[in-house]
Amino acid sequence: MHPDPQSPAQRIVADLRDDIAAGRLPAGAKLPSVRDLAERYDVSRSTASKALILLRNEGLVVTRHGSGAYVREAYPIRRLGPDRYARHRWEQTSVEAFTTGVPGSDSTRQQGHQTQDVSLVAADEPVSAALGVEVGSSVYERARVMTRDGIPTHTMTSYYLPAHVEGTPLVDSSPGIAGPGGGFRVLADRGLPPHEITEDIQARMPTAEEALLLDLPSGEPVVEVRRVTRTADGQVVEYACGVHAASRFVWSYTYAIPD
Amino acid sequence: MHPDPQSPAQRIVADLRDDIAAGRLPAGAKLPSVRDLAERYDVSRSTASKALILLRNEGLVVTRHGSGAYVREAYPIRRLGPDRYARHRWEQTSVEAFTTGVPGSDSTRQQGHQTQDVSLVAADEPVSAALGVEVGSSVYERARVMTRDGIPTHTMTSYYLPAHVEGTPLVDSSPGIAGPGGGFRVLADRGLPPHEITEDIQARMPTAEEALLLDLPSGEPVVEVRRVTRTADGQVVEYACGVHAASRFVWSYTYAIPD
DNA sequence: TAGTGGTCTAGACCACTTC
DNA sequence: AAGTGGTCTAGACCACTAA
Repeated sequence: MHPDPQSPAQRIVADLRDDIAAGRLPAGAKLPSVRDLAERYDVSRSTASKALILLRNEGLVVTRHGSGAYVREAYPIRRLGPDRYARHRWEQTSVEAFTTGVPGSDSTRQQGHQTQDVSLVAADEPVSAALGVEVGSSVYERARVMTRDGIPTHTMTSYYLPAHVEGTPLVDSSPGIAGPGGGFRVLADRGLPPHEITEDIQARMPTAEEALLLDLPSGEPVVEVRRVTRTADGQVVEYACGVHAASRFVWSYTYAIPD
Repeated sequence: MHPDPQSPAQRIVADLRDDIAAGRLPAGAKLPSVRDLAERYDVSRSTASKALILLRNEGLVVTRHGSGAYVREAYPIRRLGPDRYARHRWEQTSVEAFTTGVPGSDSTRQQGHQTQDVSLVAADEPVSAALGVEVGSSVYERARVMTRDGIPTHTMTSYYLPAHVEGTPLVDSSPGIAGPGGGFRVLADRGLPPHEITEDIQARMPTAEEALLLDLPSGEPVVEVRRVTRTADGQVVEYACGVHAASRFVWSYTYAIPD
């Protein structure tokens, strides 16, 4: 027979979960301290602490060392659809508008920010497969970390064939091209206008580096997006891979049912 | 000054992570036991155990109670694209082919299985918003749990307007309609052929019930897919919400860059 | 039966936050 | 200085697995 239907830690977790779900502990509210819980439930402090860790791993709670445990606030969620690549966002604008250090020209992007790091690297397997070159070939890598309200939200690393971007501001100038449309604009200028995109979407737990880089709360998954961009005649002009904090994004696609 | 750049548990985690990444511990390999680790690193058993829990939460390791800890095997990943809804998969077939208990008629679906549970429920907020009815209205709910090789992979719960499906085998017959195309076929038969789909994709940690239902290893995220299906004239004929074990799926979409 | 992971205790100490 | 979460210990006990 099962002697214990629920362990002490699980009882605490269940109770707090209910309190959160019922709104008795609204978003941002402070949870009882570890020492409080230990006394109330007559368990050791380790057990009470474990309960908080479990709630944290579920994404329901964030802990602030030295301060307390709090019901996690819901972030505003950004909806990502094909529109974010729309031609009008990059076609009619000057390349200079994409340059870092020229802020405010597009107020819709006001809160966004990004760092950038362009270098020539050897293509690994996924990159070479997407761009159609041999493993180890030299390709341009453009690594970015996107920030929103001072908090990193996702990374996006693009790869280009040197023949496509050599001599463009994308890889030559510093501080370089900023904004999501900058790369597309440069490709279009080189006679390689992007036409079609394939996006692969997959979720997983972050690596240790990603958790650090994106400042992820423990228990937050990431969504990896791999994007292949082609011209109208099917030529691949960009491969990009991004890692997104899962709680901040929804991807949305609308399409006709195929035959 | 920081006295400890790395805690004992983190040292163990880092070492094992390296062993896994380097292939010294290949997929399926058994890790050293908690007692082994405790002795080797001269730490308490609790600390060694914690290291395994951290690796499990990263999705790198699975533990089998009483047996040991093992490097997690990579599942075969299923690629989900618009093709899975293709017309030819449901239009030309007889409704009977979708009925549970008539296996093997479509060998490509041989390994798949599903349970089904149809009932009339009150629409909650997301359902009513999608179907365009008031909260609390009666709608048909068709809840399914999909299985692959005996292991549950995802749930899929569809909602229909009673006026659309009343009197059809979708809600009347038992065991009822099976297979992904069954619902579309029935709607088409009623003069409401599905034409367009909008899918919203979001990742998060599972709830306690989901982890149980889908038999998820600790640290496995889920992907929630919400689907709205419309006819050619824009009428919504189905709202569906699925929860998928993240490690078993990739979603793939190809589209032309919009203006 | 021997070995395994899982949970818990009681207490120590540390690092951080808040006042 | 007081209160907080985080980590660790040494040991106990339980539940499960495998031979």
